[in-house]
Amino acid sequence: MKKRILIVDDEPDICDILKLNFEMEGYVVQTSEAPIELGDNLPDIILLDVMMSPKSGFEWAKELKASPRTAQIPIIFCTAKSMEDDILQGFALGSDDYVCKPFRIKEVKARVKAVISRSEREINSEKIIKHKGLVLNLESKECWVDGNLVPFTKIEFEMLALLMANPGQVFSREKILQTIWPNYYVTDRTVDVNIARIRKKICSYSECLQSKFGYGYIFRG
Amino acid sequence: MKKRILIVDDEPDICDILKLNFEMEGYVVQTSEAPIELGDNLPDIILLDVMMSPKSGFEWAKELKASPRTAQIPIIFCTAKSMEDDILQGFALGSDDYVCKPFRIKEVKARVKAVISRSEREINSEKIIKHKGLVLNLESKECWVDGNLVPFTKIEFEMLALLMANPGQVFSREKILQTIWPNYYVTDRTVDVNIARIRKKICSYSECLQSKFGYGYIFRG
DNA sequence: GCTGATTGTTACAAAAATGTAACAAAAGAG
DNA sequence: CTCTTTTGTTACATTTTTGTAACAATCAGC
Repeated sequence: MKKRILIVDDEPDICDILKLNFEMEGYVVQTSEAPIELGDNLPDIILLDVMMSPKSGFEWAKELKASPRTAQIPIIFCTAKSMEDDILQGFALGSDDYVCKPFRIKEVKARVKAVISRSEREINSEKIIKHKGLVLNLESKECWVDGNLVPFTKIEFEMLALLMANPGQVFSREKILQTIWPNYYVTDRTVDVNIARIRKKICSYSECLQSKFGYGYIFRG
Repeated sequence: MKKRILIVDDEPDICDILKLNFEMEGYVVQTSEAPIELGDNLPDIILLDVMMSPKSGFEWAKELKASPRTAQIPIIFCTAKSMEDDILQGFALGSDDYVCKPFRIKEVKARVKAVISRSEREINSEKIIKHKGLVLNLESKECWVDGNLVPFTKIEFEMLALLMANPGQVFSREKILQTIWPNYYVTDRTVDVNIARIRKKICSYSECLQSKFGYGYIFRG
């Protein structure tokens, strides 16, 4: 399967060179000269220039990491040699990496390849969320309750996945709204209704889906 | 069938730890502190330390790849973080992989498992995708349904092949579009229509080609 | 207990996704 | 070129999902 790479750099020349090179390697490449809104089809990796105005690459990266929807997208930062320390200190570099400008194309390619394959392994081993007999398969978008396949709608599935992926953490309605409905606005009561719908479907596990009075909802494993 | 794994590392402690772990996973484990002559009973996979004297892991791997008898044995290299680039640039990493020291046992296990299943699949699926009486021959681009050759058009064939190659995984329309029509744009309703055309042709297997409301399509084996 | 805020439930209308037929455009074969 | 096949698009009926209002139940603090 072709990998999607998003290249963000305010110098069009650099975008073009990288685009050319990665297309030759079989990637689907999207370039942009500034941070953009990510659509439904998220890239597999982002190659991000740090020095940009008005919004620095760092700031945008922080935003991406803040949203569960985009948090897992690996980012490779492009930075001047003099900024190297900042990167190393400022970022955990969890699934991320960086290259210093001016970079060798070969190095960039190698790092992209390495980061993608690394994150792929991590994703593969996390394609299933499970608590006792309650199993979510994120690939097939199916939910099994004690061995029975239970039909879930999209919204229901995404909400349960969000909560189960972070057990023991309270999610405010607002947080849930922003994650599941990133684009348009819906009432926060909508969350309640969908929680109720999920509870009905997960039967005995409905006790795990608790409301925290005044705070929001939480999945207790 | 138990898988045979050969672990080569000049540190006996590491050998022992890995041996213990993989035996618990049900592997037949052989360890060695240096490259050895492979007997009649070839391992299914080799876990190979790169930094060894007198013969580096790389050199030995090259020898193995040079002999038809051992060429197809997948190898996972263990290397220091600083050597990562060398691996990526020097090796195609075709069916191979690598881990950086110090490694997490969990990661090593996952990679071994992934590499083995990958190589297994490559051997098994000689360009044929098959589910019961539904057989796609990727070389001749022919589709057989319960023994009958059914004429498929190009688009239909590619779409079915994509879905059948990844059974149990949901593909969004967008994903399908980008795979089948990587260059120019077509409506996502086009996907629906072609799915319908495929369903008609695969008769009883049409139930396997399911739509996931809000997500896309999935082939259920 | 009482009170106001929060949460649960239900019903229903609105919106969105999907399947299908019909047609138009494009590509190939002869 | 003409005929045929393939492919994309549109339109519309059908199905499924989803948001919201209204009301009931519950909770926290007094």
